[in-house]
Amino acid sequence: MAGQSVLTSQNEDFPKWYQDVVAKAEMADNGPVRGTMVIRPYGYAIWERMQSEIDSRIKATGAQNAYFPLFIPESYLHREAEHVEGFSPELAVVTHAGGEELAEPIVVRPTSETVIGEFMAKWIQSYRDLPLLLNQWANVVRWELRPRLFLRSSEFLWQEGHTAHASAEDASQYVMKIHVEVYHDFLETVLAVPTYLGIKPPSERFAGATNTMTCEAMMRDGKALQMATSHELGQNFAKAFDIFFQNEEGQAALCHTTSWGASTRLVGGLIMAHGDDNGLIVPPAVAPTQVVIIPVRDDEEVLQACQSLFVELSRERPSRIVVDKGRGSFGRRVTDWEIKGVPLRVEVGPRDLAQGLVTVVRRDTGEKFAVSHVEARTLIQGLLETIQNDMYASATSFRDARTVDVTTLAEAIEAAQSGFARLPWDRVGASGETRLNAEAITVRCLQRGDGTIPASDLEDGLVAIVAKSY
RNA sequence: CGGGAAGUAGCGCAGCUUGGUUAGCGCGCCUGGUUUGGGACCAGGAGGCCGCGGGUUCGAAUCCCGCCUUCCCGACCA
Repeated sequence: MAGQSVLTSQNEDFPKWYQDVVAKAEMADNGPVRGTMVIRPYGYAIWERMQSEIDSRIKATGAQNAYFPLFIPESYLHREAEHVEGFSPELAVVTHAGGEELAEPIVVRPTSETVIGEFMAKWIQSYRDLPLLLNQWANVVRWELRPRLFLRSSEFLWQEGHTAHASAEDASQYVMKIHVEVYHDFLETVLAVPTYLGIKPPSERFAGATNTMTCEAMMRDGKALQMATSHELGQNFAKAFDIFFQNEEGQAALCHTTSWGASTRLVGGLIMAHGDDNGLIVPPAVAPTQVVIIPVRDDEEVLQACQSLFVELSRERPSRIVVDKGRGSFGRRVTDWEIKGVPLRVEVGPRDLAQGLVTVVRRDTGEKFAVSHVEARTLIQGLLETIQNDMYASATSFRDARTVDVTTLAEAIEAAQSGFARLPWDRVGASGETRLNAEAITVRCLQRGDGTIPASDLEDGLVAIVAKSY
């Protein structure tokens, strides 16, 4: 039976592989209404760990959590011209409630710039009230034509930050801080996913923004996925919602606002950035279960050894280690835990016990270690850190190997069949974008030559990273 | 909305062309037993408005008409 695969292989059919993993790892199910998603306990546990890591980083920048309503008056959306144009096609609108037709339709929030803008206007009086730094964890609804679990669902969970500042410089600096110290740091150190940071070309900008930044990751099929975005909104929303403040000279001035978000799409990104033909590979930092102890046989001596190992290991990482006493064959249980991507597996059987050993197996590399009961504890602690680092390193080398520098659109189109292409932005232009789009390729982001984030798409010498994307 | 495919048990499918007793198979599930070092096996069992509505017929999962839904491929999005 060895080697018989439970999942469709990535090479054979990547989208099918993704669907198989999501189902068999018990991550999520389709909801009854098209495009909706049921997040199952295992998937939600991973999301909760992501939330807590992102939330603490957001708070470290000074922002506070709040909550705004799900229902937004339709008229709010119309106040910012580009915003309404961008979102109209994907709005869910409530026209009836309480058994009657509503005088004004209510939209289910696709994002909260508008309501939050309304209240910022109310709360901000003076420059002393600035910056106003808000964040909310919420669900949002965007009616999708082609939904996929986690990646594109009609309802999804996210955090959306909204801030107001006295000056463009302050807004710009703050949003840059969020982008780098919250998103990029989280992606790198927690999800172990390397990303290209850059700004979106005007064509890909958020509806109503003056500048949009992105973190672009590469999936195992070479396609790009935007893992988080941060927007400078300039004074567009401040104008639309009258977000004024009185400056030190006593004059009325318009605020500069920002918004930034990361969603349950991150879970999809995690799956596709790290998974292999045997299933998920979850980085230790977000793994709900970091270590699973599997008794090879269902006999007293083995179970006792498992239990005592469990007690020892639990001192260091309570609740993130389990003993699988489940029924079924050894092989079956091993496979099930592999699909779920648990970073470390400890096998304990009569053969191990006879030699006073246990077998520790890494999920990411498959490497096995036979160590004594006592050594296991320190080995496991070290291995979890090693796995976290190795996963980042391996994702980085995968991405780098599939990112190529080119100089023509034709070469870029060729390269984007299997990965990312980098080419001078001035070789693309509006007509270039059209040509790329015809091949289902988009400009994912613009960077400076040294890989840093430009202040604007008008800078000289920018490099465009282009790819197919989700 | 344009192009393609499919609706039969929780999931995946066969049966339909050529209508005919009680609608099958694999996985999963339940009971009991033997097992367990990479998806174990045996025996027994539960589970179906055959997508919906109409029609043809002595008789429809099967033929005819209409409708609905889902999935895949193209234009938008975290």
